[in-house]
Amino acid sequence: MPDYNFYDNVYDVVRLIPRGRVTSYGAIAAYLGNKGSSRIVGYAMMAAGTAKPPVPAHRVVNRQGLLTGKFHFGGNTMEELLAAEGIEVKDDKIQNFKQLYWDPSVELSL
DNA sequence: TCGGTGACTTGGT
DNA sequence: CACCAAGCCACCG
Repeated sequence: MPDYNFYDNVYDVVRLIPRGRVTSYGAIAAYLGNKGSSRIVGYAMMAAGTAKPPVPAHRVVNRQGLLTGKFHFGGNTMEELLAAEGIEVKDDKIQNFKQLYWDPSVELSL
């Protein structure tokens, strides 16, 4: 068994997120089998900025569709990236989040 | 081995 | 609707 680091696992899932879609930290944690590790997912995302290949962390938001980690991107970078994918953001919150929501435990389990 | 840390989540006031 | 508190767990030094 490969060195299954939670971080690497998280990165893989995030890279699988289709363009124009978003998911939540908890969903990823749940997909990995560690529902309680939702915080760890966010923590991993912080390091995602230095990870290679780069991880589309801008597609990962909290349960409310709120861009909690936009500040870590450095300003409005996160919002810009989302807008570039056709995702509408207002007040650091994703509109029609319910529609754009992409659940790995559902999409990847097909 | 232990403690600090956090881009979360839920529930209560 | 807004804020506070507690539970949760992997990574790092």
